[in-house]
Amino acid sequence: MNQKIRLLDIAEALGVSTGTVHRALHNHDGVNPMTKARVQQMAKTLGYRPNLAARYLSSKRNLRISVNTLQGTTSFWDDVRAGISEEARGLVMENVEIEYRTYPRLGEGEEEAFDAALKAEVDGIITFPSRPRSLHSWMRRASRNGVPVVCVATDAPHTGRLAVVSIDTLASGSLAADLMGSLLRGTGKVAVTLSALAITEHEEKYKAFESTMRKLYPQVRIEAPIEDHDVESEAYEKCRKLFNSHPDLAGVYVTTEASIPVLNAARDTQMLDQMTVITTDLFPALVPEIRSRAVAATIYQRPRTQGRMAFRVLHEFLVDGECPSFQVTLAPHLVMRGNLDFFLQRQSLESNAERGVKAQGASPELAEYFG
Amino acid sequence: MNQKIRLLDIAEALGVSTGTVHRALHNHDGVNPMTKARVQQMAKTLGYRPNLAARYLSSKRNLRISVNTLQGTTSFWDDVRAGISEEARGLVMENVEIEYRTYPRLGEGEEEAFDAALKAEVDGIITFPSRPRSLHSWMRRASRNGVPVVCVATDAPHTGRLAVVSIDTLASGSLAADLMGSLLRGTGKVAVTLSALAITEHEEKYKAFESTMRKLYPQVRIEAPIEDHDVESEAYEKCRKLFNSHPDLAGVYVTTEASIPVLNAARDTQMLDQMTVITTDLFPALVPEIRSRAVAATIYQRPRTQGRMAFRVLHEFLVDGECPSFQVTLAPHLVMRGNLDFFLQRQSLESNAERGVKAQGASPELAEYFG
DNA sequence: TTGAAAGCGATACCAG
DNA sequence: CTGGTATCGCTTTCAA
Repeated sequence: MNQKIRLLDIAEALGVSTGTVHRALHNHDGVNPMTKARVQQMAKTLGYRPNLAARYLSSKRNLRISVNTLQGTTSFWDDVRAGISEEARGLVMENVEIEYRTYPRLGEGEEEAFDAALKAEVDGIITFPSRPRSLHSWMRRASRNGVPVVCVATDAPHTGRLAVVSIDTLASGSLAADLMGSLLRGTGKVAVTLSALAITEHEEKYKAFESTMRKLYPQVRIEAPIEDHDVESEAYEKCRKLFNSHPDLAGVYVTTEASIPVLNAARDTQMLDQMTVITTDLFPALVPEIRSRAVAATIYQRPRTQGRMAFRVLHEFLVDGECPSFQVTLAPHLVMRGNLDFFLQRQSLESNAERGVKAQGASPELAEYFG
Repeated sequence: MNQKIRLLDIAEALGVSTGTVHRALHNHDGVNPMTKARVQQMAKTLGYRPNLAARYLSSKRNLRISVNTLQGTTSFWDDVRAGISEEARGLVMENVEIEYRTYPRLGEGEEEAFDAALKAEVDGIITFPSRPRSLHSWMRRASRNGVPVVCVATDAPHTGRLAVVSIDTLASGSLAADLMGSLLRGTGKVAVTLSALAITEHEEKYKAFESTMRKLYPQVRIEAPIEDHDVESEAYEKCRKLFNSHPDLAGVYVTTEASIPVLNAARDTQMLDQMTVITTDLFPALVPEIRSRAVAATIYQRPRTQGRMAFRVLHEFLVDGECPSFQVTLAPHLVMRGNLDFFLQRQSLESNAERGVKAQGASPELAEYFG
């Protein structure tokens, strides 16, 4: 609103030096509590906004952030990490170091990774809270220590986390229901598979699917959800059993990345052709299934974008203390055979983006573009 | 790759001053062509990258960019402009001025707006080339004058434009075809409406729709496309005629924002119920049509994101001379009744974003968040 | 606990 | 045509 207020302006208004003002604003120690209060007050009334250019120029500090994520069985988490590092690379002016701490399975090594990150005194953490319960105390400790934590893919409520970046589960489940309903012409029996109802994300998807279906296609009947606990064999066995006991099943909605075992079970029970299958995520093994129409559509959760946004939010907070948004919710993309190629092409393009863009990008300072 | 090379490094390597290096790299006049060449060569071999922080700090220049777009009959262009200004506001460090030059109708006042922007000596232009032909010479002139031009929504080939930001037309048309085909269970007669086949964007959508349909659902028959030339009454009349002469029509794909007249024609001929209608864009008047399932789905072209990306590309180029990508192609979003609320909610959220985020955003310098 | 001052790297202006 | 230098706002010593 006002003109640009500098450190010097605050200093002069108070008859102190810029050094003092700086220390006061940054809660550095060795400042008289009295003067610190006066400085902070004055900064607020003058509407001080730091000049980031000057900040970067003079500071040689580099940010370190820890990315604690799952190894994963598909490319989902690789893509999330790719999105993070792309966004970090894009920060021309700064040097941000990213430390990846990857754990092999749900909840396995998760706490250790968090511990390690805190011990390493990173400036911020991006994490996938696969077991919010067990992570709870760790996250609270982080926020007490002033280390902001951003959750990706799923939330960890009441943990003091700075922000969460995720796909809108409501939109995902409802879209799946609407599509399934219309493809089935409003009638039939369908099933839903998920990891565990205890996971907020999956529960929300299931509820959204169920309520949308009931509202828009009341004739469609939904069977009790299948919990696979992220174990492929469990998904296969349970589905196989379900299919055998429901030979008239017309559709399945797989809310997790574990769609391959479900497809196999359907194939092995000779029920694939009669079913409309809607899956989640997009990874190599799923491509031929979409091409052959075994899968009618898949709900793409935009892992790269999730990674990018998580990094952006965290970085912005670290850099100027403002969190652009505490909750970033992305719209899922619907991928069908018709637009599959677009996504595949884009995926491969993005992984080559670094070279590609540099190669065809204009040279420094307009020169080449207008040459 | 190497350490950070500064102006001073290349100056010392050549035994000249930083002032000379600066002038040489920026093609300022008053530099011996010989030394200019040596400087530029040295800069390249050392791999010089300007330090943007230092640049912003010392330069008090502010960028001015002109946004030349259509008024529009729906909220599409308002959203594009909103995306641009949001992104501009996000640039904390700089002061970027945006001048909007809006013209009322396709091709009407477009050239005048371009002329005005050039006369005003803006640093860059974002434009919707509604009549690429007539804009051709203007755009070439701009690029000759060193004024980069970014096209939104549709491309203007061979004009020397810096970049284009648009929705993937192929993905749009193919997705519409795949969805239409599966909703019709692979059989029936469908029609497509568009503004004019002469517009690249519409031609591409039509072709993608047509070829995907032929490949995936060969039994579906596509009638000759309807051209409405962006005139609502023409759309209505032509559709009405079409519907009367094809009482068995099972679906319509509207590739433009002019879906309301098409729906009215279908309603007036009592054929709405029997048809699967897929539209384009999302605006208030379309909402009840989606709710009532008159429209099965609409292809959302993400106007805000298009605006944001256009601004980002242009800004990045102006700021460090590199164009991150000459062609930004976005995936369209599919909106059905099931996920409609998500998009509506997001739209209203985004328009309040400025206040909302500031209000709940953390205060400067971590303080409040951890308080 | 505080002040004074030396950078950070690019820009722009004034002398020569 | 070119060199020298003050300047931008903040961070970070080093003295006091």
